[in-house]
Amino acid sequence: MGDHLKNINKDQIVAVAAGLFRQKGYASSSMRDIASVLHIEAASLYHHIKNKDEILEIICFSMAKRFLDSIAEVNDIYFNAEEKLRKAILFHVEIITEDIDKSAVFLREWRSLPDAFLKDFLQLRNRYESEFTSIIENGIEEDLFETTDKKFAVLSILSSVNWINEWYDAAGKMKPDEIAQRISDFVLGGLRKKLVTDINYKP
Amino acid sequence: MGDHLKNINKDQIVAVAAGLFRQKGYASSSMRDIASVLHIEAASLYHHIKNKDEILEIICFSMAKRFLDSIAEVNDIYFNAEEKLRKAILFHVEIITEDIDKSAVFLREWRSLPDAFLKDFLQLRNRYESEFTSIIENGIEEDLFETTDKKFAVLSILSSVNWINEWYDAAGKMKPDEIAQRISDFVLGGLRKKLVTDINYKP
DNA sequence: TTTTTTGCCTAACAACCGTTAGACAAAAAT
DNA sequence: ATTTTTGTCTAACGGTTGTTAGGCAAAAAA
Repeated sequence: MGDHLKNINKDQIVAVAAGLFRQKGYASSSMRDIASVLHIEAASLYHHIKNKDEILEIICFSMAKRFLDSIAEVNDIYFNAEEKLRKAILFHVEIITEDIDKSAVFLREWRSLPDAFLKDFLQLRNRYESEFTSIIENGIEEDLFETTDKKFAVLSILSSVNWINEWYDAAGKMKPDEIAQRISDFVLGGLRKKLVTDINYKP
Repeated sequence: MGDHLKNINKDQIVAVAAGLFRQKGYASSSMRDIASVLHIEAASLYHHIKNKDEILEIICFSMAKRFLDSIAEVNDIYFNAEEKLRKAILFHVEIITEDIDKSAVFLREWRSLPDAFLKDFLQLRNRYESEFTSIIENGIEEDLFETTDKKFAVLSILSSVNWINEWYDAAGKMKPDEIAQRISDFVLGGLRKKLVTDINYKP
């Protein structure tokens, strides 16, 4: 082989690309940029992938699958609505913090997906969103949550957990489960019916 | 002049650009794209603006100013922490819904700012964030809010109000002040100390 | 009326883009 | 030992990018 120990595989390309897409955006990251990080030539990438779009598709759809699998797991196992919501938030935070590059691309760069894939992608995102919504609905039925606008509560919750991607620092003090707990406490405070046991007011 | 009634000005260029930047992203919107919407040639744009970056700068910094001015107004006039927070959220929602194109660029495309401007921009964003934080601090001092992690509450609130940009439809039923009220109710539910008057539990 | 300014135009530039074709050596399979 | 496959390379393509130079007619100023 031409030089020293190379031999790149698809996963490496996708991982490097995700890092660049996150930092500079999909459109501003060139195939030559990606190749250069891997110390190969741009043309060599095409031995592993079909084209640039395919990289974005892999990232967006693999992350979508991860999120959907996690919420399916929650719905299978946990029964109490509050417990479900807490677990769903925890899984979500874990997925995001586990791979901030790919999750950043999933959250921000999906707009650059080719039209044909955009439709499918948004469908998956909506399915995830509606799984969250039905957890809230459960909570209302169980008389645990306030009957606020469901769709609205879901959007607030999801935006909060997604925003983590912007500030999470793996080297920082806050660990994923601690983040998830604080978010859960905060949003459940806004959802939960106010009971006598909630009173901690000491005049 | 060459053709029919043209005579473009800087504001029109910025407005059109904002629309394109929102839809396709900064990097994927070319000067020729912008010009074409205005029915002029790309080269003609340079009679009004210095370069492509300048358009992004104008959008990002004018929006930043708008947000900072609004929170300054809140801090000048309103006294009660809850009242302040409600008003700050209302202004924020109004600014976003008033110009979704520019606010989308402000929220998403700032990463493409030239390095020299990026620093200043993030400074402004941080200042806005800390103004919000001090409102929460006020609320804690006034014994109105729970002493949760302040920074955390602010990030949750801001992410919720910013997310509006993704789904707000000017033609839809929900008006800005209604949106602001629901968000406020939700986040204040998570912040407010639980008092006897909050109990609406009827067994 | 003459001069100056304004606002657009055409043409072109060098740089960069994603992608393909074809060569070639190392590794693997036969 | 020979053939096939794999993973890279160089070179080049047609197209797009931001931007500049210079021209020219309409409008404004003198």
